[in-house]
Amino acid sequence: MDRYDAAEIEPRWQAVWEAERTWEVSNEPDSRPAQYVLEMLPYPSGEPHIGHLKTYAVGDAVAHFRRRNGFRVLHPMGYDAFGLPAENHAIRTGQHPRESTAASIEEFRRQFRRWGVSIDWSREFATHEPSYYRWTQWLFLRMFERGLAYRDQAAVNWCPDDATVLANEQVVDGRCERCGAVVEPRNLEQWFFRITDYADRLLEDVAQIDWPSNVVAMQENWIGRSEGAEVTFRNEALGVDYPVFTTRPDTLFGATFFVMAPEHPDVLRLSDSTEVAEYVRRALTESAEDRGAEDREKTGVALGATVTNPVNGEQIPVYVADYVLMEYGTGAIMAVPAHDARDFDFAQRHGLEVRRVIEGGEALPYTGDGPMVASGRFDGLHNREAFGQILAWLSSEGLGKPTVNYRLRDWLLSRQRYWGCPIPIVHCEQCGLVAVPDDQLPVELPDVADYAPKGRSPLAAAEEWVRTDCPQCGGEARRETDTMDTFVDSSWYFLRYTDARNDAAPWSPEAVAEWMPVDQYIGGVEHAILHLMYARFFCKALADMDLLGVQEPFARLFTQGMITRDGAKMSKSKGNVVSPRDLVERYGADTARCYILFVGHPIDGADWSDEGVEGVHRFLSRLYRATGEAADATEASGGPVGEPTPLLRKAHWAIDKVTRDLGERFATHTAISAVMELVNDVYAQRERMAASTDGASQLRFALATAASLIFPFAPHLGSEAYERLTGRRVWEEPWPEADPALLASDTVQLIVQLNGKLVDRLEMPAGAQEDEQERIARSSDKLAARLDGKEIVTTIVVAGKLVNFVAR
RNA sequence: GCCCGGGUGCUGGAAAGGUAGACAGAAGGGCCUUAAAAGCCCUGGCCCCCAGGGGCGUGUGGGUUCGAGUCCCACCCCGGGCACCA
Repeated sequence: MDRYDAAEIEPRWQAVWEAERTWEVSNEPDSRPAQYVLEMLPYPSGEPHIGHLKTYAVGDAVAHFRRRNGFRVLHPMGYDAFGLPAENHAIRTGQHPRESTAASIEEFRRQFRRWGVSIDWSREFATHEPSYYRWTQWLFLRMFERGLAYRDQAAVNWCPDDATVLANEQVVDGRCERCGAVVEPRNLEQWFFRITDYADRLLEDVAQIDWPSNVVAMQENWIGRSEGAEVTFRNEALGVDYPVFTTRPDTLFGATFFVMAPEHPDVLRLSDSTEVAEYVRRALTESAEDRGAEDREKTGVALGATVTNPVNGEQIPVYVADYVLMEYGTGAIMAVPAHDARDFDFAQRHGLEVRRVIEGGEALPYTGDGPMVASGRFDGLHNREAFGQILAWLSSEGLGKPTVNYRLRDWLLSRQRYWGCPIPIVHCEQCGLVAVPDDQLPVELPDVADYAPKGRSPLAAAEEWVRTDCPQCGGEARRETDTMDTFVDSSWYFLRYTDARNDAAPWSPEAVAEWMPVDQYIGGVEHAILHLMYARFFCKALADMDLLGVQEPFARLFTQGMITRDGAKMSKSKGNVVSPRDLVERYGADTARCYILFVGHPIDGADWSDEGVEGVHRFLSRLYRATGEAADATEASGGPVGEPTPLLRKAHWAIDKVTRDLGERFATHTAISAVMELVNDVYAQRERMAASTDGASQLRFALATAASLIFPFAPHLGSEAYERLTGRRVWEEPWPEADPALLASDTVQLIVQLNGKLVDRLEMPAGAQEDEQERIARSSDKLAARLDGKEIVTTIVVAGKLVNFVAR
């Protein structure tokens, strides 16, 4: 008997798919509805790790399942090729990032093929290819024309190690997301995308998409919309109005002081004391991490100035303190120590008045609701009511208005690095910022000798490249030397797949209309904010420009949990990256894929261990061997014949189970378990089944069904086994349908409970009437023994399932 | 602190409010074999036991219900996200 030899089977089927271009789809509509199944594109660095295997194993199962359910499935692949690791590698070794990236891409491509993933390779591209980034630049220019890409002086997050600016989203705990260095504040001219214009739409449109609630919650938190009021406090000495944002206008009567951020431009106007100047200087040089430290004391200095509280005309003192942030609201706050914990701490420390204006709670600060006190004519009102009334009154007096504030900041996209997409802008003395004309794109990335970061882009050293003519006036001009954040590249790649070889446009309207939106997007939960928010923003902006017909890129999202190693996220710097290569070499791609889908629901994270992989391999071997036996023993024939046996019923049960688990909830682990059960039953019954013609036909059917059902997870073995049993190609077969008649059996188990506890299991005819069911349950010997003279007072009958006797 | 998840055998995990522990792993036993590997079969939550069964069991404490791993309240612990956001 032949052994299951994945190393022989797998390349054979891969060769078939490659030669026949089995997974390629055309953009021409046919009778099958279009479906777009997409996994997040990989960042090619080194070789794929176990997390990649998980992503593409899940995605491939979904793609296969939908194909066999009658859809024409677009399932492409590409590479997110620009980025820091390749550049840092270049700094260390001198190897051009293009070369190391090409080597990584080659390795990724090789392994993806080795895994047998069903990719339409005709649409493959990498984002660092000029034929791709030409269109990234083209899209940037459309943003620029609309004022959605702009340049501004801003306090930015500076990573001293990478010598580049980071987006807010790339700062984690005050440190650089990539290298871990403490981020410093710096004031610089940078490029931004105006994503804040889309804050409300990004928030509202989550209603249109089917995404996991935790990802939606994360995006909502990140956008951080809060409704409140802008209220004006006036400094009489300078005659200047200072608006503040507050979510609690109802506490205005309790405002006993006023605080400005150290960065506020008017701090030094309001005070010329050296103490203030010193405080501001120190605050501005401190790192974001130090300033944001959790248990930091509330420091600050009085400016010696006052502002007028608009609700009661009181003069309240003005302070500068670093607990107020310039980036949020107006950079100044009204402080209500009785009803805000931070203001309370500050007041305690600086001996300031704490005035309660809302009743409730025992101790101050009190942040709950209650009736108003010490608030003039609003006394006695509930604070929620007072909220609106105070606001209305302020509005009528011109002292305030309702406002909405967001935590979301504009997307800072410029990087002072080499290995990225050049920003297609020219700086001209005469004309200012000038767009490179579309017909001169791409602005190609020049070769440079030195990639090392020096606080300005390495591109600045390419003097030949930098010096150019102004496209507008023809005079001397210089190219923009910053490159784009790689998240720009990945914010539209899913559109390019629809029309990857188009060299006249980033895509044709027809191609995008045919495939978009992505029906099922799959990727790691670690991209819940950054990539997913940026891609949504891009789609909305492009839709506003009539370049795209959809508002949302990803109709349905599945986020898989991260695979950790020893409890920590895998990373090269930690040296705990697990490569799937050994696993695949030792057991084959089918085993590796099934194993990673079997250890738990893919939505959950898991700590890596390959204990148990033997069990999955054993299961596939058993399927293979039983298939060999059955195929050798009988000729391929039609379907199963004769009276249905339990094995035939089990096959239909498995069809139903796998279809629901995979189709409804991506429960690959229980789906694979169901096929294991079917194969176990085959082993338990195969000798008896093989003895009769009818039995043999049903045995063969059960095995062909197992092969068919395992195909989305183990495509090579599924194809091999199915062909041996039926002579046909499993991927050309429709997904099997469970026969409802065979899902039900003649008798079903009846559970007998006494006071909710199991006492007996009996057989009863399927479809028994409730009174018959109760009669059968009452006949239980075990029930009689346990009843022991007690009287049955109530009987609960759950049709077709159980009877519970309540006795006392 | 706030917002999401989650706590089930030795382990990964399974259970539309209705049989807790499917399917695997590790373990133990048996068959086959000169032997080993592979394969096949059996046992497998804890305690008691005349092996038929009895008692207890899903982080803790309460509650709803004929019936709770599942729903509600409070608490403890673990993971993720956000955080002087006014």
